[in-house]
Formats: sequence, C-alpha cells, structure tokens
Amino acid sequence: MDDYAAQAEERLRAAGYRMTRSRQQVIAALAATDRALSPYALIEHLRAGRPRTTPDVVTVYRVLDLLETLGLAHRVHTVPGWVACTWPETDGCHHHIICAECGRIAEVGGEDLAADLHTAPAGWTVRGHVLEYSGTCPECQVGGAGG
Amino acid sequence: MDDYAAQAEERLRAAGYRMTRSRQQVIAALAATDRALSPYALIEHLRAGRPRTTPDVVTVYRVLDLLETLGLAHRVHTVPGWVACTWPETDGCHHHIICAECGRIAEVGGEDLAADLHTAPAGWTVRGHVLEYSGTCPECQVGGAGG
DNA sequence: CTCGCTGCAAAAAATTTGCACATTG
DNA sequence: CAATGTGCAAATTTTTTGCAGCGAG
Repeated sequence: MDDYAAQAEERLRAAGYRMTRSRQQVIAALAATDRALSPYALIEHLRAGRPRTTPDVVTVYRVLDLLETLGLAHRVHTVPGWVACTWPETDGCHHHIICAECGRIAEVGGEDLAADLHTAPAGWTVRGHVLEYSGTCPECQVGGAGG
Repeated sequence: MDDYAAQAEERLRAAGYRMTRSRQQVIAALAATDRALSPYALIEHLRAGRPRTTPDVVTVYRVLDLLETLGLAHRVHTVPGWVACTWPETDGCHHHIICAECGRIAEVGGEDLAADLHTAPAGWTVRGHVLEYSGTCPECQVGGAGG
C-alpha cells in the first residue's frame, strides 16, 4: 500500500496543501494497518517504528480531518476510529465491513452489497450492519429552514 | 407515540426491569422528538417540560444503554445521539435517514432501501449514506483468535 | 424488606481552541 | 520570505466508574 502514500501525497499537493512530516506519518500509519485507528492509537502505532519524533494528538486530529475532506480517509463508527480509503479515486459510495473479533476492516466498493445486505465479501461472514442515510426531509425540501 | 411508551414499559418489565421515573422520562423524551438526542440534550429537552426533577446524565446514559439492549432505541452516528426505535417488534434491520438541514430522523424498516441505496422514503432526498457491516473476517472464521 | 436503580463525586477519554514558533515551497 | 502547519497549554465535551442511599415491587 505504498501506492496509498503516493496517491495521498499527490491529492494533497493537488489541493494546494503541503506535504509535511506529520502528514506523511499519519498517512503511513493508515496505510500500514487494516484496523480503525484513533488519534492516540495512531500515535502509539507510529511510536512502534521508533521515529525521531511523533506528531501531537492535535495535529493528528487535524490531519485526519484533512484526509477525510480529501476523500483519503474514512471515519468509522462501529468501532471508533479512522481508516485509509482504499479507493480514493472513487467518488461514490464506500462501505466497510468490520470484524467483530479482531477489528480488521475491509472496504467494500461502490454498490456492492447494496442489493443484499447479507451478502459478504469472499471469506467474510456478515452478522449485522449500520446504515444511515443523510439527505433532506420533506419539510426542508421547500423553504430550507426546517424546524 | 404514546404507543412507544407503552411498548417500552412492557418490554422493560418483561425483561425483568423496573419502571422508574427516570426511565419513564427518558422514554418520554425519545418518544416526543424525531431528532437524535445526546444525554445532555435529552435532559435539556425534559427540563422544557418543567418536571419536578430531571435524571442525572449518568442515569440517562444507563437508561439509553438499557433501551438499546432491549431494542427500544438506536444510537445514530451521522449526527451523534440516540433515537427511539420505531419498530421495536422488528428484530431485523433498522435503517435511518437523517436530514442534513434540520436533523429530523426517520427510520426505514427492514430491507427497504437495501436494493437501491439511492431510493428515499416519500418526500425525502438522499444525498449520501454510511454503511458499516459487522461480521467475521476470514482469519477469525477458523481459529477465532484473530491477530 | 430487599435488591435494583439513582445521584453525586470524580476520573478518564475524546475533541476543540488559541497562540507563538517552526517549516514548507 | 510568506503563508501554512505544528506543538503546547488548556478548556470543553463525552463517557465511564464507585459507592452510599432511595425506592419499586
């Protein structure tokens, strides 16, 4: 997944952001795991590699925020944390399947699984899911106020 | 939605729990709104009714936890908070659609919407969604350890 | 009357904000 | 050099825990 780091850097620069040590580290950490990482967990993960320095939690929050905005990372809720986006180039839907045992996460692309919420990717077993739509309610369709 | 309160009480008792003032209040608050309520927001909501007393936040957390366990409430993530479960009797899937403008939430039952993630309930417009599956990964299928 | 439930105090965890200083391009 | 980005301090918010006393059944 060195691919990811390269693509992330490209996107970052394309959007006018600078490539800094902190950002590289966060990107590297996300690329190196298939579990959800909280900011603290991410730093812990980085420390294992004994780098000269590790970014501050605040910075990690800010970088994750940026990566999310750029479509390079997703926040997951079933298990709290962030994961690298496997298909940043895809603007469409990104679904995740999270192992209840070990926390491993796989990204399920596009409309896959949409047709049958109980069909899992090869090798996985689906037990349940969380599905939340965001949209506009009838009330807010018209005026826009919404009370 | 007095229906909800009645059903909630029944379920609570059936499961061997006591019906207390705090629980009644939390249930009433959930029944009275179609937005996600955080524990603090829920108490705020209750205060508007000028009751003699309002439950402590800790208690609200505990009650929400219990209601979730009993299938009487759902936690939502797109907007942080809890909502009453519209169909407690349904053991199956519960999906939510949340208005990005006003926060209004509607529950979408069963497998509805599953076939086409872009089809909305009457009057609603869908913009995006969060879909997370929980399950078991290939690694954890066998041994069960999962590393 | 008994055990479950609640409130209070307090700690722990998660997230946000402001500002002076360091760094990238 | 001029933004842009970072660290540090600190405040805020959210969630969890322990325990003594209250109240539902």
